[in-house]
Amino acid sequence: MKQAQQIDLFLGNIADASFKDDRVLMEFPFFSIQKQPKMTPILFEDTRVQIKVEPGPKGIATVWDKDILIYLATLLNDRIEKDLPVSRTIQFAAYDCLKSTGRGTGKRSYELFLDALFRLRSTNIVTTIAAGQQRERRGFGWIETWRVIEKEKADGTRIMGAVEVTLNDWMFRAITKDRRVLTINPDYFELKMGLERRLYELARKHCGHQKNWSISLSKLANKCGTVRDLRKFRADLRKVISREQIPDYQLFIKRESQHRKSPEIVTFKSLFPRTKASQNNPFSIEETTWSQAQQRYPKYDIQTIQIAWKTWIQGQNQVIPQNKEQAFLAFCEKFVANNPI
DNA sequence: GACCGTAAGTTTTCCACGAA
DNA sequence: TTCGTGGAAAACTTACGGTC
Repeated sequence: MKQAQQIDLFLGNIADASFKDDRVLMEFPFFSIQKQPKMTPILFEDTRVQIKVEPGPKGIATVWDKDILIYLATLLNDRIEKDLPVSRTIQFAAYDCLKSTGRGTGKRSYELFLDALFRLRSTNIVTTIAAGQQRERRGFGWIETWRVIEKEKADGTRIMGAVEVTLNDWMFRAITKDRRVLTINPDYFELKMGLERRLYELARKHCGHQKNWSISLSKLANKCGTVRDLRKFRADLRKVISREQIPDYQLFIKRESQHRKSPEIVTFKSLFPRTKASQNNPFSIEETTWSQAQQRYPKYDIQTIQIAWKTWIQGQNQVIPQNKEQAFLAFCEKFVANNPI
């Protein structure tokens, strides 16, 4: 009980913070996109690194389980931006996590939340990195430990009071030291299909705010980590395209040439910053300004800087400058100087 | 590529209760 | 009164395999 009270003092919540995701987690198919437990390992290999994701007793952690990691990354990032101390061990209210990620708060939601923690802890990631003559192998789970503090109500029933999660060192460093985070659209949590979520991640990571990004259908299937054959994957993809649910991006499939057997290419078209929301947003900036900022500071996430700019203007109770495009670029310069990577 | 069926999982809805 | 949480049932969605 004493412990639960102590934890309450440190409970975090993300209030108005923008959601953050780890760039590397967005690039590779580390998470299962199916809702049924995935019990077969996921393998990724290139010339330098080999990654194997092995299932725990309840399968490989899913893209829905990943919402907890996004929530934690957002909590940490928010504290960093507010110059508050951060720790690998984070306490938060399950309720806030569920609400923030668009889940329900009924009994079933809490059960699923616990399952997600279990999968994040038990999914085993083994990496092999080759450097010269040496090869280094490391194994870890998405989270190192988790703990749930339950409170007992007067009628004897127990409710979930607080949750404590210790992130693995790799993720913690990625968020706090390497600042390897990207802002994601909150509408991401509305996406029902696993494939939609995966496609949004790829779009955000690879297309970003460029006008277009293209990839062959077979490579895309590989990057999505799908187990479906290419014919089925194509059908699923067409379904996603017709639903038009993916925030900030539009997808198209077409053949490379007129030839019937030429490779199929999937193109992601960025709608940013011209989405409905941004058109009504007084802080939105022109696409050309966005491109300029991206060219000048390729290592930075311009959306993060834009949010910092908005926060700064609002915090100073200032009005939006008349020449907001120039003002934004000037702010970018200061932001980069104050936040070196 | 379109369509269908099925099982399993998820969401929604409504209501209730205790604590603050 | 509001907030945070729990329970139950119905409705809905998804994954996946099969057929044409």
